[in-house]
Amino acid sequence: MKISLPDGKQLDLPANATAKDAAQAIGPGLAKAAIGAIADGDLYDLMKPLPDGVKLRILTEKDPEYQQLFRHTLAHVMAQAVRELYRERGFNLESVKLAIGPVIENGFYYDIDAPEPIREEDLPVIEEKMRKIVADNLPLHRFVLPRDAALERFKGIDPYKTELIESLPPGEEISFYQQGDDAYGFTDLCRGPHLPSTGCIPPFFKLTSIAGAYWRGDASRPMLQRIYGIAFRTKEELENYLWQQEEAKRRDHRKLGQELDLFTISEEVGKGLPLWLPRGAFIRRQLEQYMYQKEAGEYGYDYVYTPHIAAAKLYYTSGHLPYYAEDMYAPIIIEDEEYYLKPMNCPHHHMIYAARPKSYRDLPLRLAEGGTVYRFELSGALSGLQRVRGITINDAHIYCTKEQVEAEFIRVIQLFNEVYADFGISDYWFRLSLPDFENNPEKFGDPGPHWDESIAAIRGALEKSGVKYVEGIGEASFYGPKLDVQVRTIIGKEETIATNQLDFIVPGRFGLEFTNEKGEKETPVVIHRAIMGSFDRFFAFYLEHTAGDFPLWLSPVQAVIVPISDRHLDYAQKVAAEMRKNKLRVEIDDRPERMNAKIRDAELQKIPLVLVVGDKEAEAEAVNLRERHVKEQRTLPVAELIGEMGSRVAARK
RNA sequence: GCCGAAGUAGCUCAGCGGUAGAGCAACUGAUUCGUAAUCAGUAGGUCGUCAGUUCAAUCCUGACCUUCGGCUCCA
Repeated sequence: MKISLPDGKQLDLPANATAKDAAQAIGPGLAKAAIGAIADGDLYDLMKPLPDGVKLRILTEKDPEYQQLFRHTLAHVMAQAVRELYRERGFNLESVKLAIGPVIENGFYYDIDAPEPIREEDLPVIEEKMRKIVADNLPLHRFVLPRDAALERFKGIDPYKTELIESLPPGEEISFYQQGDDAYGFTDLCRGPHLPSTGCIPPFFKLTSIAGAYWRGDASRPMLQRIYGIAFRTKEELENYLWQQEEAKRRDHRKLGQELDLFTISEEVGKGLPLWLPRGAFIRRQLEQYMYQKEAGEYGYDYVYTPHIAAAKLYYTSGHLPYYAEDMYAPIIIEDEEYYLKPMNCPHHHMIYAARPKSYRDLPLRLAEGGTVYRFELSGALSGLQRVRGITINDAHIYCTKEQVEAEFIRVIQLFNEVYADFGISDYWFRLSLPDFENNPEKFGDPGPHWDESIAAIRGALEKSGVKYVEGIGEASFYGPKLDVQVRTIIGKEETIATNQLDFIVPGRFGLEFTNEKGEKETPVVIHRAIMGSFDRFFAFYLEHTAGDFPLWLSPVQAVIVPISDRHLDYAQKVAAEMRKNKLRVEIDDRPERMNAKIRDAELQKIPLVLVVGDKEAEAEAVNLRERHVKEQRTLPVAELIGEMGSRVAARK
């Protein structure tokens, strides 16, 4: 068989040659350094036979693909270590059943069904054994078995592997990887690829946690124990990852919410139902007012109010009942009638649309509301303000004609761009979610012209706006395509921050219509859109984004005045009064504390500006300004300070 | 919901089969100070809830509640 190399040279090798053979043919130095290969774009290990005629590139530890290989092999090393642990405890090897052990973003995991639970304390022991296996440099071998022989191997021993083999398409090669021997080693059903030997694994790995995970992610199937590990090529990468974890903890919105008195969650009130403390509420109100001014002021939205509950009938019309019932709070019975806490604002808004006859001249009609909705989130999924059971959505529904969809999406995208720029969010992109007619026909119905037209309109809007976007199959809603907004958080995680949808089905269910130019009745389409998503989640994201260092225009307390001694209190009052007259939010720290203590507390509270006033300042009608994150202090007249703060607030900085 | 871990003062945490401790915060008093913690004192807890074991439970056992991590990134 022939193999071509990156430099154009051809190798002539015997049939079923592996990348190892190819490396050896090139030279002994490369053969020694080789850890894998790329064959026609696919990652291969050194053990798997190459197809004839491929383009081959040999990989060494310098190539980025190395990471994927050692993470995968580490999962096997961990499985071996776990088995050995249980063997030492008197269990036989078969009693430790293995499910899957894939490579993940920063490492790997393995799902394990052990005869007795793996405990947190076991992790260092397992890790120790893993390091020994790595040090013992066990070579890996690959072999294939026919399907019945493979099944025979696991029959009555490991139901997970059996199921995996059964779900493989017929004709697919069933491969195994073995490291070491039967006495000290491990064999696993695995499609590979792997390193040639456990000794090639860099020592920068760590088992991080243990958690439950359903077999195949299905809550009706057995719960397995999942051990997570991280693994990196270099010490620096490992340390960087650990630092990121620390940073994530430091920025955790729940911790900051506690430290900065922003919100609290009370058992008495109920889980997933946060209380906004005055400072947090202040910022939220700023967010709401900011959006109100943008939407009602510049973007032609009409704000409405709707109640928090509605009769069951409304949700039968919308289709939430029975399809969405699982995500809704149980009904409230009043005078023998069922009422539901609203899970979404759209049905109420549809009723507002329907309340008066509409003409094409009324369209597009943009109904907006900071609408509070209640959703029955799984108790285990609740988390601070990120996932709660009562949220207030920065919601709006745009009723328009099909022809107006593209233009309206362009306006929505423009609004996103403006708002996110004002909040200093730059790393975000759009994700257009399309239907998956093949795999989920019940959900999406038939691929009719509705779908094509609406997808084309959104795509057109994205293209014309020139924004970054990706497309994904299957995440669309049953009533139309979805446009999510994805952000990269400060620690590099991707998150969905807002969701927009096009809806060409539900308006019809509500009998919504308008009279067109010809005097005929037509059904509008609806764009569901939420720029900030929910204020709750946006606030949580923004809190972590800024680490609680809010810009001046959002800070509940913009400045704290620190009088050096009590005799400066009068002057402090005067400065404060002057600032308040100019709509600045200022407090005086008049505790009988030393100046240093007051400055420290203001720093810990992340107050943007500290104004120190003493004899010199009182004399000069000035303040000494200590700005957060600025090393140098400066003294400036009060009038100048007020001017400077005013322009910063106006510029939203 | 399910698996695992945790729950001790407002916060962060120590402790332990013989009915609780620190630091910070709070309060009182003294100190009036020039850029990240002045000193002293006072008060504060059914040790998440409810049962059980025990002469005795915050500690051991069980149930429940709440919080935290995780629940396909598919051999």
